[in-house]
Amino acid sequence: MNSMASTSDKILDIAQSLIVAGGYNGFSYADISAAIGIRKASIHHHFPTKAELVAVLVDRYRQQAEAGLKFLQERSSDPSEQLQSYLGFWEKCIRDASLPVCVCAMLASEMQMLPEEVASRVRTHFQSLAAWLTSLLKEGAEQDLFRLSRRPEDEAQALMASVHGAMLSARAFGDPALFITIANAQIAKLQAPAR
Amino acid sequence: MNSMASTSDKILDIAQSLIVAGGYNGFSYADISAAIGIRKASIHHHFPTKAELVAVLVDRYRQQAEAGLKFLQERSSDPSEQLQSYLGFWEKCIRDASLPVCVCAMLASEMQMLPEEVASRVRTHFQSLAAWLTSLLKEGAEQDLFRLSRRPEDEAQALMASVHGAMLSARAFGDPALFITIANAQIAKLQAPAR
DNA sequence: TAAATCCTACCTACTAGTAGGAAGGCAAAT
DNA sequence: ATTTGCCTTCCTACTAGTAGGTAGGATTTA
Repeated sequence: MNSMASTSDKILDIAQSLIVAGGYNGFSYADISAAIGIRKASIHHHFPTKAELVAVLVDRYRQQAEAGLKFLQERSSDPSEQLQSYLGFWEKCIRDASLPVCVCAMLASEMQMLPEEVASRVRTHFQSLAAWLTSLLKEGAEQDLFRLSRRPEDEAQALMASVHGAMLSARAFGDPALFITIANAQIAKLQAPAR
Repeated sequence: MNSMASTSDKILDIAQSLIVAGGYNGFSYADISAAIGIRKASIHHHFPTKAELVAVLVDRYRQQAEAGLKFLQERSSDPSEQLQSYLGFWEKCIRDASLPVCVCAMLASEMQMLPEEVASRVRTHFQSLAAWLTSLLKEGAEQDLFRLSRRPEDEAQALMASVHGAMLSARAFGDPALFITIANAQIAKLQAPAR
C-alpha cells in the first residue's frame, strides 16, 4: 500500500509526520531524504521550496479532512452521533499515535513565522472546521440534542478550541487518554444544562 | 527599566518573545545576538547550551506564573472573580501582543522533540496550572458559584484546554478578540447549568 | 524521442558550540 | 596607596555540521 504510493505522496506523508512532531521549523529536506531513501535534490524536483511543499501538504490535509467530515455527515443524520464520531476519530489517532495532533493546529502555533502561502491555508482549514461544527451545533440545537448558551458560531469556536487544547494537553502530559476525558467533559456541557 | 535589567535577563526576555513567535526550533543564538547587541559567544557564556537557556527560561516563567496565580488568590477570595482575573490577564497579553500565547503551551506542541530538561519543566507547569484551576473550581463549586458536571480535576483540565485552544484560535484567525469570546463561552458553561 | 524522475556534486547562509584573549571590577597582599 | 591576581563579562575568530536550494547529467518511463 505504501510501496505503491507515489513518491510525492510518500514525501508528503513523511513531511506530515515530521510536522506534527516538531512543526514547520522542526523538519528539513534532509530528514525526509533519510526517511524515504531518496536524495534531497529529488525532493526539490517534486517540491521546489519548503513553503510550497507545506502548502501542498496543507491543501491535501484540508481536502482529506473535509471529505472525512462530509462522510460523517452522510453516515449519520444525528448531530450528536456525528460529534461522537468526530471526537472518536481523533481519539484513535492520538491513541495509536498515527496523528497525535491536527496538522493545522500544529502550524497555527507558528503562525507568526509561517510563509504567507502556508498561513492562509491554515486559516482556511480553521474556518472550514468552524463552519462544520457550527452547522452541526445548529442542527443539534434544533433537534433539542444540545443546549447552547451562546450563538452557534461562538459555541463552535469554543468546541474547536477545546479539541485543540485537549490535543495539546494529551501531548504535554504524555497521556492520550486525557484527550477523550476533556472532550467528554465538553460534550457533557453541551448536553447537561437541560437536567 | 530595561536598561538596568541584567544581561542574562535581557537574553531570557528576547528568547521568550522569540519562542512564543516560533517555538524552540524557531529561534537561534544569532537572533538573540542581533536583538540585544551582544555577540553569540557572550550568550553562550551566560547559557552554555540552548537546552539550558530554555530550561532556565521555563523555570523563570513558571515562577512568575505561580507568583501571579498566588497573587490573584490573595487579592480576592471569590473564585469567580479569580477566574475572571486570570482570563483578563491573558486577554490583555493577547490584545497588546506582549505575550500572545503561553510559553509552555507553545513548547508543549513541540514536546516530542524537546530536550528532556525542557520537556519535564513544561509538564511541571501544566501540572501546577491544572492544580490551581482544580482548587479554584472546587472552591467555586462549594460556594455554589460553579456547577460542575465532572470531577473538579477533569473540569480543570477541560478549562485549561479551552484557554490554550482559545489562544491558538485567536492566533490562527489573527483575531485577539476571539480569545475572550471563547473564554466567556466556557465560563458561561460553568455558571449556566443552574437556570 | 521526450518527458519525468532521480542522481552527484556543489553553493551560500546559518546552526550550536568552542578556544582563547582583552577589559574591567574587586579584594587581598604588599 | 598600590600592586597583584582572580573573576566576570564580553570579544574575535573559528569549528563541524546542517539549512534550503541549484546545475547539470544519468536513468527510467511513456
